Parts: sequence; C-alpha cells; structure tokens
Amino acid sequence: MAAVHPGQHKSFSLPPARERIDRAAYELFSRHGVRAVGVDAVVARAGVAKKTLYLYYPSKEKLALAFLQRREALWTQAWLQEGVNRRARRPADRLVAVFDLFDSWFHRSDYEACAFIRVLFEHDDPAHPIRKSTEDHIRTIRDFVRQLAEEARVRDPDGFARQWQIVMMGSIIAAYAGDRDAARRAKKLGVLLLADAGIRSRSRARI
Amino acid sequence: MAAVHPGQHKSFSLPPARERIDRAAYELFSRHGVRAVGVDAVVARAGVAKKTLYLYYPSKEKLALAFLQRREALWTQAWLQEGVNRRARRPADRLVAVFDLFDSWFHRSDYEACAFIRVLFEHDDPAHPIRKSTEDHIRTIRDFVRQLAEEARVRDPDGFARQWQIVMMGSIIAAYAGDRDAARRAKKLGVLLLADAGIRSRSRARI
DNA sequence: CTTCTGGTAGACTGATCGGTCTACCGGGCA
DNA sequence: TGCCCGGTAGACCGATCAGTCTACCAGAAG
Repeated sequence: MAAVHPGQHKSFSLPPARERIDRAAYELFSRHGVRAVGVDAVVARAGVAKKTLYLYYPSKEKLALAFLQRREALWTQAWLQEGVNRRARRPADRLVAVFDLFDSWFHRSDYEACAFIRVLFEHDDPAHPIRKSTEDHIRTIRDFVRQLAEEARVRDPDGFARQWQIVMMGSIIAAYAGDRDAARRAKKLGVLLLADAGIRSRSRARI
Repeated sequence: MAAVHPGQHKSFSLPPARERIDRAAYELFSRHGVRAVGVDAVVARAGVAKKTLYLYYPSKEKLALAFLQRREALWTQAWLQEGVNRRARRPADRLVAVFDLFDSWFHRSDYEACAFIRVLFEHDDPAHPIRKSTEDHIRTIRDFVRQLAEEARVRDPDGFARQWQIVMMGSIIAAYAGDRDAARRAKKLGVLLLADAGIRSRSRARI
C-alpha cells in the first residue's frame, strides 16, 4: 500500500478514466439534459467500461450532481464571472458585460442554453436533490450579480439582482426559442434597470 | 350509417372517452412535461383503455401536439388573454396586467410553470415537430403582446414585445426556482419599459 | 333476435432504462 | 517470476417505455 490517496494516480493527477467520464457527462448533459441521456451513452462517449463509471459514482443521480458542480466551475465561474471581470472594471459595466458575453454565446451554432434551467424543469418535485442543487446553482449566479450590484452602490442589491437575473434567464429562453438577438434586447433592459437605480453605465452610449 | 360525423357522438358532443384522454394528458403533461409521463399514466388517469387512446391518436407525439394546442386554448387564450382584457381597458394597462395575473399564478400551491418552455427544453433538435410547435406557441404569445404594444402606440412594437416576453419568461423561471415574488419584480421592469417607450401606465403609482 | 359500434381489460413485443456481475487483461512492483 | 490493481468488454437483470393485439362486453338499430 503506497502512500498515495485512494483514487489518486501515481502522476498526482486524476485517473484519465474518471476525467473522461466527467467530460463526457458534461458534454451530453449540458446539451440534452440528464433525463434524455442514458448512462450507456455517457459510457460510450467516455470510451470507458460501465463498471468504471459505477466505480466512481454510485448512481446516475450522483453523476448528475457532479455534472452540475462542474457546470458551475466551467460555466458560472470560468466563463461568466471571469468573462465579465475581464471585459470591464467598473461594477456597473461588469453587470452590462453579462449581456455582451451572452450575445456571443447566443450566436454560437452549438448554443445549448442554461443547463441549470434545463435540469430544473426535469424535476417537478421541489424536494428532489437534483432540483435543489439546480436552485442552489441559480442562487449562486444571483449572488454574483448581487455582489456586483452592491459594489455599484445600487439601492436594493437583492431586489436588483433578482430583476437582473429575470432578464438573464428570460433572454436565455428567448434565444433558445429562436431570437438570437435576445442578448441585445436584454442589454437595453439592463441599462434601463441601472438608470432607474441611479447608476450610469459606460455602455449606455453604445446602444 | 346515420348522418352523423365520424367520431361524433349521438348527443352532438365529443365522445366522453376522448375528452377524458385530453383532460388527463393536459393535467399530466402540464405539470411533468411530455417525456416524464408515459402513455400508461395518461391512460390510467383518463380511466380509459390503451387501445382507445390509440384510436384517437396514432402516436404519443400526436397526443403531445394536441396537448400543446389545448394548452394554448386554455392557458394562452382563456386564461392570459381574456384575463388581461378583463382586468384593464387601456392597452398599456393590459400589458402591465399580465404581471398581476402572473402574481396570482406564481402564488398558487400547484404552480406548474410554462408548459411551452418545459417542452421546448425537452427537445434539443430544432427540427423536431414538437419543438417547432412550442416555438410557434411562444410566438403566438408574443404576437398578442405586440398587438397590445401597437395599440399602445409603442415606437418599436416588435422589439418591445420581444423585450416584454423576455421579462415574462424570466419571471416564470425565477418563480419556479423559488422566487414567488418574481411577478412583482417583473412588473417593475415592465413599467420601466413602458416609460422608456414614452407610455405612461396607470399602474405606475401602485407600485 | 342479431348485428354493429365504441369501448374495456390487459397480455404481449421489442427496445431501452439504471444498475450488477463475471471474466479477462496489462503494467508496475516485490 | 508472480501477484495486485485499475481497467475493459459485455452479458445479464428487472423495470418501464411506446405501441399492438386478442377477447370480451353493453347498448342501440334493424
């Protein structure tokens, strides 16, 4: 028994098998949802034996929860949060930059919409762990928006963040239903909201 | 062979069996979506033989399309459109009344969110007939909003309607994710939009 | 009376689901 | 050399899926 953690490879990285499973689950669940994708499809895409998947995850549900975690790491944090922080400095401009990011997202040919909303709709039982997890991840996004709102000295940061997120989610649906310019329309709404909150955003003139 | 239309009962009404099927499908598909509900569940709830369902509908897909039609009749027309027309007279006030209706909807204990959005997310293939149908029904709702926007003499009725629908759909998701006051927040957004379009709504003072 | 019709009850098919299990394999290490 | 271990390939299980089929039944019509 060597002094390595269980599940840890000798090269001090995750076993390639597990990483391939996580990646395959991410690609399939992001695009098609959890219900529509069977474990056989995940296993086939990962190029892995079924038993290997069940070595790392005791059930499909746990795999789905891990997928939602990964979605938060890759989408919410690495893409959305780092994206807006890179695009602007002032908090109000960072808020508006959300919709600039959305605009490029909506125009991707493989636009897959929001996995959290998609999986949220797959479970109508409010007590189901997967549903509660999606609500947590949606709340995390709102917390990020509220943080920016506080930095921008908005009057009611919580109410502002909830309104902002309504516009975010609504534009995601609109884009998925065919309106690829939904981000541009959402941006106008955002600028209106900021103006109403007494904040002047630099991006206003650019519309 | 009597002179009655095929499929028509002697009492000049739809056969009770078919009506029970449609009602059962409506209740189940509205709440849980199409994918999550099996035909056996529909049949059981309707108290009908499986063969009877397949007498009226050649496949589950056709049943789902009929359900979406019924949803438009009951939700879009009878509930939403007639509701706002009853609540207000001036077009701008009717627009705002959408969110008053939403508020009572969101606070129902059996709030089921929007079936069109739910079913839209169930099908990622843009060419799938069910997905195209949901997009049609979403467009129908937007047409209704645009009609009101035109009557309210809004500058860009199409753009306005698309923004209005972004707020509508976003609030539906927010409410489903736990924020039961989403309609109140959406109403504020709507009033902002109307004010920006140069329209003064009567409901502004009431917020 | 018989016959036709619209319906019921439910067995059945083949596919697919999540999940388990056996048998095997190859590289590193003692 | 031989063993352990992470992994593969894939058969298998019971449940459920959409959809079909047989057998039966009640009421109205001729």
